[in-house]
Amino acid sequence: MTESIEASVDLKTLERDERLARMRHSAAHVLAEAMVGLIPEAELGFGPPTDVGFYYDFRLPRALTNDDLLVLERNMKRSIKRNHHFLMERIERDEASTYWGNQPFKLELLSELEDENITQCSHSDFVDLCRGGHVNHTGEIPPFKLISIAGAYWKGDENNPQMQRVYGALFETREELEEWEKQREEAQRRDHRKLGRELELFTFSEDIGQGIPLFLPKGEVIRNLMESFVRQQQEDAGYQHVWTGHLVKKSLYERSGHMQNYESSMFPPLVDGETEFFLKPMNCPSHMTLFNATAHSYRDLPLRFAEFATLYRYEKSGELSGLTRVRSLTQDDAHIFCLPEQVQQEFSNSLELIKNTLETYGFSDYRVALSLPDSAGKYIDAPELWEAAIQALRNAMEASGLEYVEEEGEAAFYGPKADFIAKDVLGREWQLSTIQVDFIQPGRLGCVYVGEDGQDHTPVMLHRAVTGSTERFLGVLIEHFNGAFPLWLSPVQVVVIPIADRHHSYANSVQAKLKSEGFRVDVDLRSERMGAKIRLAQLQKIPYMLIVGDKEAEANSVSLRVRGSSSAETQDLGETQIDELLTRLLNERESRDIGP
RNA sequence: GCCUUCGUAGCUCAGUUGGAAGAGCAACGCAUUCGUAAUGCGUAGGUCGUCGGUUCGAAUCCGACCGAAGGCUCCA
Repeated sequence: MTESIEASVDLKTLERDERLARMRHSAAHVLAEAMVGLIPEAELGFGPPTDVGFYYDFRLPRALTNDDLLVLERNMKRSIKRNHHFLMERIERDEASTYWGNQPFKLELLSELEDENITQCSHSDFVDLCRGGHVNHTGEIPPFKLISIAGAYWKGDENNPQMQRVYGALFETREELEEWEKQREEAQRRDHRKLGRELELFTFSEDIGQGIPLFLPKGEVIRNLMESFVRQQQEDAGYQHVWTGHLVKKSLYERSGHMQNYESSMFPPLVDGETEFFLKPMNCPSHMTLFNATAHSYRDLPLRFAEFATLYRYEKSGELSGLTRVRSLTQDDAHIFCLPEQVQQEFSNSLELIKNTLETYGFSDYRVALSLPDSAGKYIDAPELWEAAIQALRNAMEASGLEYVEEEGEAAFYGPKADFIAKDVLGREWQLSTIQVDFIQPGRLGCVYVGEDGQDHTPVMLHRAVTGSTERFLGVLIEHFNGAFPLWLSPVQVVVIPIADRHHSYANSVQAKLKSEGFRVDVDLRSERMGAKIRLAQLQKIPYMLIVGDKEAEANSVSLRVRGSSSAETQDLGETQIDELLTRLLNERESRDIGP
C-alpha cells in the first residue's frame, strides 16, 4: 500500500464551510461503506456534500426501505466510533480499472479522468475512487441523521439509469442538527397545502385536473386583494391594464419563437379545421399584438401594458406541487415598450415597484440573480442583440446600486433576466419577481414606432412580473405568515362573539357598524360557549375577536382580543370603545401593517 | 415523465395471518345561555381512489389506471 498523500488537517483552523464540506463528504464515504456491508452487490455512484449534509447514489438490486436507513445509520455510527483513518493514495490507471472492474459507474468516472492523477480513499476496509477532501478519521464526523431515500438519475441526466439516493443531514453539533430538524418540522406545520385546507382557501380536485387549483371564497378574497394591491401600484406608476383572452393562434407563436422553444411546455392545441389554437402560456406575443394595433410615435414611449392573465403551462405531472407549481396560473405580467435610452429608467421604476410590494409583504431580505445565456442553450441566435440586452440590463442594475450574482444558462430564450429571490421568515428562498430585457421579440413581431427622424424603429421590450404568479405567491405567503395574514389580507378580519343569546342583537349591530366601514366581519351566533367560539376564531387565525356581553352592550363597547402575530400568542386588550376600535382597525388596514 | 412511498366518512386516523367497515373532530337535531382556546346527549354520514384479476370469501393479495407525497429531471 502506498503512503497517504493527503496531509492531516487541523479542522479548527479551517473555514466553517470547508470544515463542514469535509465532514459531510467523509460521512458519505462511511454511508457507502455501510451500504456495501448491507448490500454487497451495491454499485456505487458518487457522494458529495450538500447544503445541509450529504448524499450517496447507489444502484441496488432491490428498493431500499426506511428500516434499511436505520440499519445503515447504526453501522455508520459503529464505523465512526472506531476512528478509522482516511487514507488517500495515488493509483495507476490499469490498477484502478482492475480494482473497479465490476463497478460500472466508477469505471465511467475513471474513464473521464483526463490526467493520470487518479486517487482513491480508503478507511477501514472500504475504498472509494475520490479526489479528496476528508477529515482525518471517522471519529471526526459529527452528529448526523439519514433522512430520506429518493430516486435520482445518474449524473442528473434523465436519459441515464435511475439510482437510489440516500440523503443525510449533518451539522457540527447536536444542537445545530436538532435546530435543523425543528426548522424542517416547522416548515411542515406551515405547509400551505395543509393550511389551505384548514383555512378553506383552496382545493384541488381529480375531477378538474392536476395542477389546477380551485379557490374557495376565502382564498378568492385574498387573491383579489393581492391583485388589487399590485393593480393600484401599477396605475400609480403609469401602467395601462389590458386584457388579451386565453387562446392564441399557432402562427403568432411561430413568429415569436415560442413554438420552437417552448412547445413541450404548452398544452396540446385546440384544432379548428386548418387552424390550431393554443392556451396562452405567456402574454408577450399578445401584448406585442396590442402594441401593433395602433401606430406609435417615440413620444408615446414608454408604453406599459399590464395584465392579470390566466396562463396554462403543461408542467410534467411529477413537477406539480401545491400552489407553488401549477398548470393554471395568474401572472401579474407587464410589458414595457421603450426607447433604448429609457431602459435604465424603466428598470429602476420596475425595481421600485417590486421593492415596495415585497416589503409590504414583509420580504425585506432578497437577492438578485442575473440570468445569462450559455453557449449550449436554445437561445435565439442574434449575438449583437443579446450583447445589447445584457449590457442594458447590467447598466440598469448597476445604476440602481443592486448587488447581483450572474448565473449562466438561466436566461429566457429571448433575453437575459434579473430574478428577485426573497427569503421568507424560515429563511427559505423563493424566486418571486423578475425583470427581463428583450431586444429580440419586438423585431420578430414587427413592433415599430416612428422616431424623431421620421423613420420606423424597433422598441426595446421589458418583461416584468412583481409577485410572479398569484397562486405561487399566495402559497409562499401562507407559509410566510403561517396562515395568520395581516389585517388587510385576512379573509375574515373580525369576528364578533356574543356571550349569550340575549347579546345577539348588539353583536349584529357591532358587525353592521364595522361592515359599513368596509371590514369583513363575521358574527358567531352558534349556541356554543364563548370559549368554543374563541377557539374556533383562533384556529381560523382571525385577527380580531370582539367579545360582547352585558357590560359591553351597556357601554357601547367590545372586549377586544387580538390574535397576535404568531399563531400561539394572543392578547386580551380588555374593554374598548367602538370608535377607538375603528380607529385602530382603519389605521392598521390602511398601512397594510404586518405587525411586529 | 422517471424512482420510491401512499390513497378507509368533509378533516385526522385505527382496522391483527384474507372472514360482518370503526374512532375523534366537523355536520345535523335537542337540551344548555355560559366572560377569553373544546357544554352534554342524540342523529346521520363510506361502492375502503377507479377498473380488472386471484379466492368459497378482498379495505387487506396481484395488475392496470387516476391522484397525492418525497426526490430526480424541467420551469420561457
